[in-house]
Amino acid sequence: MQNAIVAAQLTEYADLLEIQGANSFRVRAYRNAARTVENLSSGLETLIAEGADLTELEGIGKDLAEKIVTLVTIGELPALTELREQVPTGVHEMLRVPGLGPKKVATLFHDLNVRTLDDLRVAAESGKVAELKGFGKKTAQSILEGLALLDQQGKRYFISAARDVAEALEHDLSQVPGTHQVAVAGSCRRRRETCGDLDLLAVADDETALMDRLAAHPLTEKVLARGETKQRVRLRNGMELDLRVVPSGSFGAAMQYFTGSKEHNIVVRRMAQQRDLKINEYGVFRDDVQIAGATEEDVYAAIGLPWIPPELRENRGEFALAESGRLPRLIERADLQGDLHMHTTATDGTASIAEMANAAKERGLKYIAITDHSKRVTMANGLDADRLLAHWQEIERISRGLTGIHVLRGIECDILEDGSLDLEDHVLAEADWVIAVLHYGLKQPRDQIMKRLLNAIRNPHVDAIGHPTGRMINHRAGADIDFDTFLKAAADHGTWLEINANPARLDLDDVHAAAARDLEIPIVIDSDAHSVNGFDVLEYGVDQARRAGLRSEDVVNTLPWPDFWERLQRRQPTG
DNA sequence: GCCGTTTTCGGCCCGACTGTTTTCAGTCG
Repeated sequence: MQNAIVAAQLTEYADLLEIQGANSFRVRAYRNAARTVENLSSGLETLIAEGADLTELEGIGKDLAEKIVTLVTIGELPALTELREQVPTGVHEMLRVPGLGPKKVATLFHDLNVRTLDDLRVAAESGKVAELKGFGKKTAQSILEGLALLDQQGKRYFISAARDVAEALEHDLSQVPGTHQVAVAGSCRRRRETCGDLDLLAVADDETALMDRLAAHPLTEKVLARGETKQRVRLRNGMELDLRVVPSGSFGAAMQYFTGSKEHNIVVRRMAQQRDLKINEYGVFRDDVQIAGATEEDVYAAIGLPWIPPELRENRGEFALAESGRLPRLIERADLQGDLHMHTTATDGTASIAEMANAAKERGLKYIAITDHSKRVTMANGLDADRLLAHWQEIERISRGLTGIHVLRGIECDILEDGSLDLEDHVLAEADWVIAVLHYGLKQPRDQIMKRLLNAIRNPHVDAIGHPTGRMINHRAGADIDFDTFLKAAADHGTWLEINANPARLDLDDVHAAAARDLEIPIVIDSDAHSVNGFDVLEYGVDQARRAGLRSEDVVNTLPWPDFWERLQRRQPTG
């Protein structure tokens, strides 16, 4: 059973306990455990098989360790099954309705016997909901609106879409007279793969003017809530955005607070407590006297820490690194010297070899690999051996006419369902660069997926595995990979691994990229560009690498040209 | 349910906004 599934079941357990009115700290314990499991770099199956003591994991004690072992070995948790019998699925689903939390859901279930979302709609329309104690007409109305929006509300948006909107609003709001600062906070600033909503912070003399401007902004659809310091709106793309106006002396504290993550901030505030300090969004306080808060650096300094990059603020080890002065200097977009995964009109790209090379050069890249599809990808007009050899000749010809950029003859070679590669070894041997990928049969059982990946890793002509899981964010799960085995094999055979920068992929993810780095596996960050503008996604790949804590030296395509080429030759078999 | 260089019991992060109240509970981030 995959860690993500175990985590989901623990979260469900917490939800159901909460609806039943269980002790909130007990509920939190299940949520914390779910989080710990989700962030493990090793598979629970492997850990348990090796006899690891799960109680050594953060937030997991004797009881939860037993429950997790039961889940992984038997495949289900009797205690969860029992809870599910007491709380119908539809009641659990009601938690997704905006404005409904565990208390109101429990009241609806117990007092009105509402068991499904349909029941809920009927009850709200009939006026029964409005009659409940603690409810009212507005609550009933907001439930109906929430039901109508459920599909969109649950949606999370690609980091690319979130950044576009957030940065546009950041710019436009900063133009409002009397506005001194506007900045993006929240998960968008932490560069999560997806964002559920957006957070903007501002320092302004006239918060009314600022909120009015946001309310009237073309990107805004509706004002959902408005107070003296905070306004929440729904944007036309369906995202919700919070704008908070804070005093300038609190700006750093507010940035720290609203950047999160929640888990990171819980630790920050606990550390503050231990120093008899209190930290909230207004500042750092000792005996109700503010001692810091204008900048984030001051806030961290108050608890004895250096400033921590937002991408690392997930309570996944950043505090230990900060305390010991070992925070990494994270990779930046400008560090990338090359891009090793892209397509041309030879298959499903929209630009020629020369156009891609020139576009890459304009974006500051010094070398690229043209990696069109292999023949299995018929939909994209994939290349067979003959067409590929001709394509490589063309690449060589064009490359000779270019200055300032080196163009490698590459191929994105499919790893077929039976585990073989889509091109023969003697063809691959002629390539400068081979990136092997799974495109088809992603739903095969783990054993077969692993057989395919290990075959590719062991092939001496395969330089890297591209978008290893094949997942598409918000669309499909990736292949079922035993990452412990996969990463060890890559390390043993000197095979590199890709972080595919396409915002729908971002594959490897941050947890696995960090695990790969720990094994000293070289990482490549690639655009997978299909057009001249396709290079622009590289920044999202860099974001993902930063969340993994990667430094420039962990990413092999940060090497300048001759060094990269030499490094690649050392990787490849001689002869 | 977890956790412990003061603890095996008694804590567990903090504040804004809304709706339904008339001092506060619930939800959200």
